Amino acid sequence: MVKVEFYPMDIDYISEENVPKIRLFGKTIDGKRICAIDSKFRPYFWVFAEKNLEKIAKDIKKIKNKEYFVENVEIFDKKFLDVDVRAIKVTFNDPKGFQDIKEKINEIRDISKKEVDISFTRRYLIDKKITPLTLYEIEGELIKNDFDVDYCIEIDKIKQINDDVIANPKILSFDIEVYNPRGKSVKGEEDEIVMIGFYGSDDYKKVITWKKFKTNKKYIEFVNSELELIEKFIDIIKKFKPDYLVGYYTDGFDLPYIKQRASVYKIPLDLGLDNSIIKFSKRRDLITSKITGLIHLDIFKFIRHIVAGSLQTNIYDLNSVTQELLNESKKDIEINGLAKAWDKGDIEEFCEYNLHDAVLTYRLFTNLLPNLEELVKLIGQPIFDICRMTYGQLVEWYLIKRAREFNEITPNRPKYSDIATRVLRTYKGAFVFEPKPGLYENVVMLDYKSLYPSIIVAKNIYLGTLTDDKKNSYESPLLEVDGEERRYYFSYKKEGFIPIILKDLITRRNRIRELLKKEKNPLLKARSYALKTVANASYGYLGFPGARWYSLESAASITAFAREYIQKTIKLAQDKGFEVIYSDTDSITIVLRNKKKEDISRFLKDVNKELPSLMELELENFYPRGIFVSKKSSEKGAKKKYALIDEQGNIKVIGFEAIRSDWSILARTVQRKVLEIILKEGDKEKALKYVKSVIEDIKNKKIPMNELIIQTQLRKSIEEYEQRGPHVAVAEKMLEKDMIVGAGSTIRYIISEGKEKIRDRAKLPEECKSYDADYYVNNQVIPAVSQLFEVLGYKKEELLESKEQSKLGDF
DNA sequence: CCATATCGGGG
DNA sequence: GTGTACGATATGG
Repeated sequence: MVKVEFYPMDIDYISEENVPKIRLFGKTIDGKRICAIDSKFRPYFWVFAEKNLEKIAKDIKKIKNKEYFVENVEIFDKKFLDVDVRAIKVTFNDPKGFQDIKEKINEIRDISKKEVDISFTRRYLIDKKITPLTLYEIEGELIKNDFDVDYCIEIDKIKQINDDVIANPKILSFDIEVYNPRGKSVKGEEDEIVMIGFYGSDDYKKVITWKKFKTNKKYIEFVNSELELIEKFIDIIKKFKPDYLVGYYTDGFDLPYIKQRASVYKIPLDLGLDNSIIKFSKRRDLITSKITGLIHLDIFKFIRHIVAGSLQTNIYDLNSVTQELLNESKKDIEINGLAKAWDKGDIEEFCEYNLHDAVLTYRLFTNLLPNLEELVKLIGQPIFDICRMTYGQLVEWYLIKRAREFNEITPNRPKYSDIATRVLRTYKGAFVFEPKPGLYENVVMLDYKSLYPSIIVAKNIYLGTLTDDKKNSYESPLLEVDGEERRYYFSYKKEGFIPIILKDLITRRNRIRELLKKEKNPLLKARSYALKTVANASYGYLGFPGARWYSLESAASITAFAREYIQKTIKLAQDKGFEVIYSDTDSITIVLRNKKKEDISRFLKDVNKELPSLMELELENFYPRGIFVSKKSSEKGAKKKYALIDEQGNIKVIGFEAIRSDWSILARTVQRKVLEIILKEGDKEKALKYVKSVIEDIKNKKIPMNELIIQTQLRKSIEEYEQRGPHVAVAEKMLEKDMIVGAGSTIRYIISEGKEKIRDRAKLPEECKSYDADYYVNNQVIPAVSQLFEVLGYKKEELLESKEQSKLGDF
């Protein structure tokens, strides 16, 4: 019998002779790798029945199909959506046999199954109250194994010591570069991996490549072939023994690519600590790459799903994200030139680029790790999963974990058909006070702190508290569901499961925020972040058709209460003489005019006196200047669209949608420049002059061709296209010229002059001598800035007037 | 107007 | 994975 303290980091299970074995991979406090095996946990689910519970339990007990059988049945008093129920707990021998057990169970009539869609490993963590990454003590027997771990223990007892996470995890980030003669569309069947860069803890640096050249860079290491490169890749990871192997979009690109190239040489990517090969799972076109026991984290997923909401950028490539989060950029090098440089053997710069990407990824990861760790501790699922979850999944798994503490049975995931009907149901959303479009000075933004969650708590909103009893309940304002006016009632006799949980999240966060005011503690900051993330996503979750705890009634009531509160607040502000220019959901924007900042403080106090429970209105920020744009009324759910500059000169742009990569550089530059001129200098005329000068340049053909290139990717082979867009037409021309194009190729084109359809005027950049000035003015530049200028009081036509007509003089 | 196609991240 | 879940936007017809 041995005792070990360790941090469980990853979990999976295997079935050996129909006995499931949970495997916790982790690290001991003295840095040894360990695999702890628990063979005592069994899969189970719940069965509900209206009547004859005992009889049904007996029938279930007899179930056996192939080598799978029910081990035990037991009747428990449980709750389902806050209602007391009696339910049969059905325990069976092997999770692999679930389908076979289900087949037999389905023969019994008038029953329903619950918690059938909770994976075995996740259930283990929840039931055993095991929080990954925190310190546990296990007692058990050492067992023999051929795993890549220091020891393997069969668990007898396991208990938590504390909730500290592993102090200095070993991190290794990596990035590959691929031979790219056709640009972005690299083909795994033929295009070799030319280099792999690593950056890790203790300033570990390495770039491996198989083209030799003279260099004094010590981190560059040469091998003889791509085959050796891949072998070296495996070798480095095995020797480094990282706790976290991290990358940027490595789920979707690097690892699947390495796998494909490895299969050419028939090398197994046996990186798993149990010597298993890397596994890929695909959901639609979203890939996940998992290595048993070795935690691979694709930081892009976390950024795209969770961090994105708090970022200014709408583009989530490594460069944009590191610029915003780290204030650092990728190395400025034309990656399209890699193939040529490789052929010449002149690739040192690309090695630097490659390493730098790994460095950036490493830094991004270390920045975000505290947030990930706190989410793991809050939700209780492995960091591998947390890193890839969407908002909805974070909320859901937090609820599932808490449900067990409340003796609540978790509702089933909706079936596809349920989702389809839910999608059709509608309710009214947030109140939007359409901004009076314009450029304003001295703007103040106020907002309700966690408005929706605080309403859920204040009004006890939840599927389980929803009632017909109008007496002992909170009454929603008049609201509209499926086009029909009505009210909903939520009992206040007993606090509901979700309101309790949100109250807990909010009060915990408020306490932490108080502490943070006194002391800047990064750990507390991350904790506050985790609490906020889950709390703020809860309303959206209730209205999300795929949610287990979906409740349209709740979602509709929450927005109705919110509309009422915000409208009252606006009214009050106006009564006190403030000029409200804009309001959306939980915020109010005021122009100070002759009022002072102190008047705002007094107003906040007045409002907060009257608010129930945890609800609170607070100051968001002061802004010296701001521009507000209204979306066209035809667009549903008017969205935020404004830009502000704060007292420190930071520009905050909200809602100017992603200018996608299929826009020209020209359009992107013009929009950015115009916003800058307006906010920093407040000079409409100058902005107008700028755009006119650009339009003039376009008409005089002064714009360099590279700024006009539009890029679109071919998603399937050319023959498959029914609708021939401009890029398809260009691809056909490329084929005629024996150029290599196919699914995945990026087609670059410029729209040339002429009277034909746009697609017939799309030309290859190198063949295009003269571009269609009107197209670029009307389809690129004008759409990028027209709304901004409308706001400033100019019509689209005025942008198009020539300099002479508008008498603006020279620019 | 509806229907269909594409993008994202990666090189 | 005890499978079965993207969401927003542009172009063609």
